Amino acid sequence: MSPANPSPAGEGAAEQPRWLAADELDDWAPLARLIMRLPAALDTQMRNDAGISHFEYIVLSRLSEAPRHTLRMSDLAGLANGSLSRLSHVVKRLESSGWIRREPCAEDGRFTNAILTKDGYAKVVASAPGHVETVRTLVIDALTAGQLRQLGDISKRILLRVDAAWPPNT
Amino acid sequence: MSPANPSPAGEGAAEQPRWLAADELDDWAPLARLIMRLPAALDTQMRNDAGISHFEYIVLSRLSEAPRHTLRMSDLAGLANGSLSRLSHVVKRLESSGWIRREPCAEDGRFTNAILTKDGYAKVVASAPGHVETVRTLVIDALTAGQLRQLGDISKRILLRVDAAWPPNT
DNA sequence: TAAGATTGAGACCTCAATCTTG
DNA sequence: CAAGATTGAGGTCTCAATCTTA
Repeated sequence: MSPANPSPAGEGAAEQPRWLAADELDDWAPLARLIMRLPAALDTQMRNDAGISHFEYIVLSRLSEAPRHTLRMSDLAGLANGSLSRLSHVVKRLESSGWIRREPCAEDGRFTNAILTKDGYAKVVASAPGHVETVRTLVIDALTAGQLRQLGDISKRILLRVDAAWPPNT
Repeated sequence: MSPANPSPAGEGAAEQPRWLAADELDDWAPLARLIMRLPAALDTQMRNDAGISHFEYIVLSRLSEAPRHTLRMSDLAGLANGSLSRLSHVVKRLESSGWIRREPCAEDGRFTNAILTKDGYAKVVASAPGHVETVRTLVIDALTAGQLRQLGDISKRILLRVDAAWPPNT
């Protein structure tokens, strides 16, 4: 639906050169809608139930999985799928909430380490169940095991193209 | 990867109750990344090549497909997968660019019709090829015909759940 | 100088409150 | 009053410029 044919004259018929074949459009349109609606759904759930954005949750979550609950800002940005600038703004907020602290890397002062605090860890533990439940309800339980596997493979294929066209962290 | 297990003690091993099974996580993680990266890619392409946001393009595009190039604001919001408030802000900008005009519905003054102008139509026609090319490169050409079909089905299944949990336009 | 990181300005979106029409 | 639509405030993100360390 996204790249459908504009109708220049009076009515909605397709008099223009087709940009996507009708069947391609039928498959692309649901994905186009999904990538708008699913992020909004995850964000709404997290804001309503935990008072933080989905991205903030991801940042805390990545740190909670890391050795010593510590990651360099640039590595964290990559793991959280965000720009370094975006991460910097977000970490500033999370630091003022007492969930993260920052300190320069001891060996090389150019790096900044983000470190999850005790309170930050507690926040992840408290927020995770709601997030997991949402992912289960909206995605995992909506699909057969085979579809879920397919979806993983398909997503990876698309990501290869996306990362090639717009390399992350630039 | 999103809902992985936090590591409370020193290191990264999984001593916690699992929130998603490892194989579920392997399939969810690429999708989690995709829904963050693909919208950003589409937006970047449109901003760089056409000077408008992806959402603005979608709004113009939906109007270009509509009979008489006209849609009620609330209908347009649904077709563009955005809230009415978001649409209202965006249409104000597009109106000041001369690509859309608004007028109250003649039969029922409660409705507002958004109407694509001649310049707006030209803008869609000029912007569409770059968008379609991007969708082709990143998604369609990255997949087999079967995968594309699968992806459409899978997306629809997830959308049913998303729409049930957070109905659009509220 | 280059890489990592931060900052401020501007643009944009969300939410809640408000206005309007029937 | 209810539904459609708009508005302003506040928070967040992007982009480009800047700062810092090696």
